[in-house]
Amino acid sequence: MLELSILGFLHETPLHGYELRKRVAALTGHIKPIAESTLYPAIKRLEKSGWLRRDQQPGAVAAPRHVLSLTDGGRAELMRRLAEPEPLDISNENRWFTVLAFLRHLADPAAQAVVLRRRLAFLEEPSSFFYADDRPVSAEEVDDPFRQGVLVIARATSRAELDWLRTTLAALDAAA
Amino acid sequence: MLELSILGFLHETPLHGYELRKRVAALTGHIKPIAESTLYPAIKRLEKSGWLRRDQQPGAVAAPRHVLSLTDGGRAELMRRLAEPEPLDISNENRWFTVLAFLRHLADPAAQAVVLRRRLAFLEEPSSFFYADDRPVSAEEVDDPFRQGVLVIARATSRAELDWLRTTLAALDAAA
DNA sequence: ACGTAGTACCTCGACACCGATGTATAGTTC
DNA sequence: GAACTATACATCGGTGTCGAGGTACTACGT
Repeated sequence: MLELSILGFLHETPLHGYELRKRVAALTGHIKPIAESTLYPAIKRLEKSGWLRRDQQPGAVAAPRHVLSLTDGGRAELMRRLAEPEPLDISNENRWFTVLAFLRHLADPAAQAVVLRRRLAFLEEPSSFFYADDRPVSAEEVDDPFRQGVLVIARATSRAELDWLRTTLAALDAAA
Repeated sequence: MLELSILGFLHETPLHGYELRKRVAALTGHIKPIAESTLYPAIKRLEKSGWLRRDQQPGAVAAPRHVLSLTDGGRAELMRRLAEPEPLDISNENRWFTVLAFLRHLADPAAQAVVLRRRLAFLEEPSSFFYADDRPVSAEEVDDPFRQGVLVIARATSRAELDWLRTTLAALDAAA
């Protein structure tokens, strides 16, 4: 997820680590902050895989900057990760939002539609947080007000997203 | 989050690891499955901290079961974790849902209200996924349809949850 | 002159998590 | 009779993440 953000941001424009950190923080930091000691090793990993290049530049105000940019391999890797997200990228809302944040880079409307359809299938699957006798329990059947809340909120999210998915898919299909 | 689920489920009734695993899977497994090799070490950790006790029992159909139950310390720890969730438990939806799933065990309506109010404060904070010139960008200003989706869905969720939080808080305040 | 905040990068130890693999029994399917 | 699924537990190596700490320079207030 962090790696996808890095690849996504660097696809838009070359950045140095410190600026990258601020962009990642703006994107998902309010939900889950990422530590510096997580970002820099992640950059090194991606560099080692040959997905990004590092160019030294004199520091504007402080230490010399390492301007990072995607290699051709890095661009291909980004496209691969966007076109074929892992199951967790589909089921976990935070990861899914990260995919969505960069999905426009996938350019091909048909390929974008494939990804949206995977999320659609996931949301259409009957699933819940609470079960009785292996059957999902609806909000109306729960007496615990907090568990009721979980179901009510999840349902509202699910409906809003299904709406959005269906209209966006219609537009993508029309474009393709 | 996993540890909270374990404490929460064991507060309801003693269980052996395998059954615990199924309950955890039912609660959050469709979003983020947890591996066996994560659960068993987690159980050991909690046991080592003195929060749960292990009683051997002949296996019903297979290997001998280890029936797990909360100690008094474990119950106290659960209450502490429910009453004073970490910041990430408040900001991350999956973690927050886990807190909600067991919040009824906190018994005291005033203490429950304190927790809900922390989530309320988090949701009322102006924050977004996308910024231009350090200002949050609204769905209407974005032209990327996928980023628009993120904002539309997040807004729908936020509204549903704010509604629910306010009515539930009113009920809790009336009860206290 | 001193402290603090911001820029810009880095290392290290600790630890949670995971996939792979192992052990053993019982019931079901082909 | 073999293969598979379910029950029930466990270990182990690899890896991602984090907090704490370190380095070094600039700018600003006092």
